[in-house]
Amino acid sequence: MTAVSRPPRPSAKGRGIPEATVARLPVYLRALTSLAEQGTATVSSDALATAAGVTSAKLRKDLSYLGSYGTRGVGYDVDYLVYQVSRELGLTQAWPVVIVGAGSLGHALARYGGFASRGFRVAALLDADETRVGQQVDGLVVRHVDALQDVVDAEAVAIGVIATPAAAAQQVADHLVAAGVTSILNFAPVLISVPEGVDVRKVDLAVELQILAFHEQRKARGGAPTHLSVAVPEPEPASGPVPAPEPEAVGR
Amino acid sequence: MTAVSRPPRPSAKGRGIPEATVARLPVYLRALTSLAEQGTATVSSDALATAAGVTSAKLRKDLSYLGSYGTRGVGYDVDYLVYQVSRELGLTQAWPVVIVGAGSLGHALARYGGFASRGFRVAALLDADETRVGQQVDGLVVRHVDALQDVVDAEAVAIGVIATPAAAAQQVADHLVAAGVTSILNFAPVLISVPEGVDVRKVDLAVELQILAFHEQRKARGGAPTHLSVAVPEPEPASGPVPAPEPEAVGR
DNA sequence: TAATGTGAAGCTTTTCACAGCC
DNA sequence: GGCTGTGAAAAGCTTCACATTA
Repeated sequence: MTAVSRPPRPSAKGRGIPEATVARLPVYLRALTSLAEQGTATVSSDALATAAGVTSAKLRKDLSYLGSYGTRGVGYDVDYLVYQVSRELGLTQAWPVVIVGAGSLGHALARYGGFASRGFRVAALLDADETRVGQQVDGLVVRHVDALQDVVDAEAVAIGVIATPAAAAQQVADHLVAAGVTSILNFAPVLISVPEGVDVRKVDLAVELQILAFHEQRKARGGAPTHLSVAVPEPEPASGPVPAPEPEAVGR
Repeated sequence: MTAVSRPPRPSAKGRGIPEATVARLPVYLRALTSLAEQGTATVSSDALATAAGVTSAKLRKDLSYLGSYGTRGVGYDVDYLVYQVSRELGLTQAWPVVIVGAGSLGHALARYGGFASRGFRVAALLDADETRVGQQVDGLVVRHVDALQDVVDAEAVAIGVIATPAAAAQQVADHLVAAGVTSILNFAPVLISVPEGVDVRKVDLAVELQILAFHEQRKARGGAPTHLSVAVPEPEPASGPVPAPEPEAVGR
C-alpha cells in the first residue's frame, strides 16, 4: 500500500483537533485578519461565520477545540483570536519554503504575495534546467536543484513545494525527503509516495475543474453547454464485461 | 447569510453520488488514463486503488455509485471504466473555460497542459489592465475583460476561473455571473459571494501551506523548525476577554 | 477461485438547541 | 438580553466482512 498523506490521526481520543477543523482554521484566520485591518475590535460568531462562509454553529464548535476564547454576550476579541489561531497553526514564525520547478507555475508561486503575508517565506526557487538557473524572479534567483540540500540545511526548511511536470514529481519528492523536508505541497498531477511521517497535500487544477464540470453537467441536463464531443475516446464496452445496459437509475 | 458554494445536495435520498465520491472520481480517472497509456487492459480494485492512493473498499464503494462496471473474479476493463467515469463527470466534451486575470498565475493556468488533456479548453484569457491586453500566451492573446460577455456567448462558456488579486475578485465574480457563467474556480484569497445556483470552488495556496504548517509544528514540537518569530503581532490578550490562563490541555 | 458489490457497523462531521455566563 | 460553549442527535463517510457471481 502506497504511503501518502497521514493526517496525525484526528481522533487521538480527546486530544487533537479534528482534521476538518484544522482545514478551516486558515479560512477563519484570513477573515479575522481582514476584520482587524478594517479596525474591527470585536466580532460575534455570527458575523465571523458569515465572513468566513460557514455556519455560526460550526465556527463556534471549531473554535471551542482551541479553547474558550470568546466572551458570552459579547463575542470574540479580533486581535486576540488572530493570535490564538495563528499560534495553533504554528504561524508565530515565518516558515521557510523551498519551491522546486521554475516553470510558469513555479514563477507564479514565487511571486505570490500571500506567501509572505501569511506565514511563509520562499527560501529558494530551484530547477533542474540549466537554462532557467540564474533567472531573476521577484528578487529571487533560480538556483540549481543540486543546491537543495544546502538550502534545506542552511535555512532549516521543513516544507517543500513541487511545481514540476508530473514526470519529475516523484524524483523531486524523493530528493526533498532525503534532504529532510517533511511536508510537501504537490502541484504535479500525479500521486507521489513518501515514507511514513511525511505529509503530502495535493492541489490539482484539473481535478477542481472536473468537480465543477460534474455539477455543471447536472444543472445543464438537456441544455448542451457546448457544441460537440471532443475529449473522451469510445463508448465501446470492450470485450464483454458490461452487465448493465444503460447506466441511468444508478441507485444503490 | 452569504451564498457561496452549493453542491447540489449530496443526499438527495438514494439518487445522487456522494460529494466525497465525486471529488475522488477525477483521481480515479487520472489513474485509469495512466494505466490505459501503459497498455493495461484490465485492473483490479486493489491495483487501481493503490494507483489512486485510496483503499480498495473505498474505491469499490465509489464505483458502485456509478453502476456495476466490473466483472467479479476479474476486475475492471480500463478503457470502459475510463469512459464511464468520464461520462459521469461530464467530460465527453471539452468544456470551454474563461480565465480572468493575466498576471503570473493567469499565465501559468493558461499554459497548463493538463487543461487540454483533461477535458477543458481555454476559450479566453482576459485582464482589465490595458498594458496586458494583446500579450501573447502560448498561442492565446490576452483580451480586455470587457469582451467577457462576447466570449461567453460565442463559446457557451459555463466555467470561469478567477486569477486576479483579492481586491478584484468579487467584482470579477459578479461580471462572470452576469455574463452567464454558473461555475467558478476562485484562486483569489477571498470569499466571493454568488447567487443561488452558481457553484464556487476555492484554491488557496496559503491555506494549503498553513494546514501543512499545523501538522509540521506538531511533529517538531520541541525542535524549532526555524530560528525565530517573524509573522504574528502580539500575544497580548487585549482588554480582558481571556478566561483560560495557558492554552495547553485544550481538550473538551 | 478470485474479486466485485454491498449491507451493516463504526467513525467523523455537522447541526441542533439550550444551559451557562457576561 | 445576547451570545458563547457544548452535550446530544442527525447526517455523512469509511471500513468491514462476506454473499455473490463470472
